Amino acid sequence: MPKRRDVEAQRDLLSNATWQVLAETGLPGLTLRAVAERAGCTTGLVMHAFPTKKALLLHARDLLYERTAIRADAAEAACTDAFGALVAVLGQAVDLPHGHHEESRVWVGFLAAALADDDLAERHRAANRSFLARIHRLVAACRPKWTDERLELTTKSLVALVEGLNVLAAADPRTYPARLQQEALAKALAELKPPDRTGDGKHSG
Amino acid sequence: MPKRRDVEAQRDLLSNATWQVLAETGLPGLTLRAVAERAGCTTGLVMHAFPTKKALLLHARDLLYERTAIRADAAEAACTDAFGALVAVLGQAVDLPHGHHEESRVWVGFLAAALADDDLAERHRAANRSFLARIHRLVAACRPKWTDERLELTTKSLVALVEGLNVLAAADPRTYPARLQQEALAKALAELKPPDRTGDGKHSG
DNA sequence: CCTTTTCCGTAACAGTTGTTACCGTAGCAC
DNA sequence: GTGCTACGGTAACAACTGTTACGGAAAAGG
Repeated sequence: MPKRRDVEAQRDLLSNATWQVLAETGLPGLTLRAVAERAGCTTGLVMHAFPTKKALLLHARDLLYERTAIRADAAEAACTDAFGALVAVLGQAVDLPHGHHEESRVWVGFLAAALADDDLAERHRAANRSFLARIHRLVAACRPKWTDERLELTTKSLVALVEGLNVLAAADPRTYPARLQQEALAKALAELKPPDRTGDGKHSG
Repeated sequence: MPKRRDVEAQRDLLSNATWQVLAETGLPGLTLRAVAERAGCTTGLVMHAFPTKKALLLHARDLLYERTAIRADAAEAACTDAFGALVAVLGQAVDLPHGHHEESRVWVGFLAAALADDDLAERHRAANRSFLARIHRLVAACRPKWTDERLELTTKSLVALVEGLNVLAAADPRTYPARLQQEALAKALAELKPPDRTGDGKHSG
């Protein structure tokens, strides 16, 4: 009889607004009123869609993780060999030339918030471990004979390099341009590159 | 005639209190009153030592940089060869087993604050470029014949790895323990390691 | 069209923020 | 000891925070 609403759509809208505010004005500027204004509504709707500000942050964090995972899935699915998938997934995590540079700023914002909030920290850890598991799987596919220790070290080194590049680029994009990030990634992946079997004769068997 | 005070000492005290608050309660908890309480005084003294909160943050940021530089100088001076200095400086920047793990949290806090404040961002960039210059110098001493491009790529990769390890360890210390960080660093430095001249015969000349 | 019921903007709330003005007081010169 | 003066604690300020309560409005059913 009365009005109907799509609560989930509202939450996604507000989470997106949260990202934008976080990317533009940083953590101190992340206000319910700022989010509401960015979403084109008032705090009334925000507080009806989420019980509290923390719930909004958690939802926005989860949404960030989900979208990142979907992008990684897509990048991985577009490749046939493990090494190519590794290049695609990590290359997509590193700053892309166009636009979503803001995502690093959002990531740093959530990280800083996580250092002050245990629940957010737990989401952060879960997301990072999920990413680690993905990279670990791909690295293991590239080097099936490596020991677990070596796999773990390589995986965590790669992820640390990627996140470090992102974090540093977020604060100083000119010193860490997209091209350099890709080159740094390529250099780190060199040890996993499959033996070059070019030349005319394909010894495929 | 009247009371005398050591303004510089007060500022250092307050900056230290700022670090502690930042490490414990994160950026949202970084309040003038919290800093004052941590320093054992009231906001009155804080506002007499600094004209504004931003000035306090800038001073605390600068102090962090200075102390980091001093530590790096000491680590570098304790070594004779360039590679050893590189290991010492980077190893000291990476999370040490005991205690000053908090420094990474402080660093992340300042970084997040820098994303919302241009002046803080400028300090951050200056500090990072100074660190980059130091590493660049040491890497160049290890590999004098490398091209500038290769030096730059290696330098920035190393710094990104170190900062990435720090950032990830700050939020998830169990996944990135000190030992793993050191191993990751050692692996990344392998390509710069001087040729092994051990064995009994020292072909020194 | 009218009723009804959910929705959501308005506005107030108490608490906290950075900042300011004020005045008691602690310490040095005499 | 006495007096002076810079120091810094107290308390107020306005602005802003997250959160709450309420009432008008809008849509679906009759």
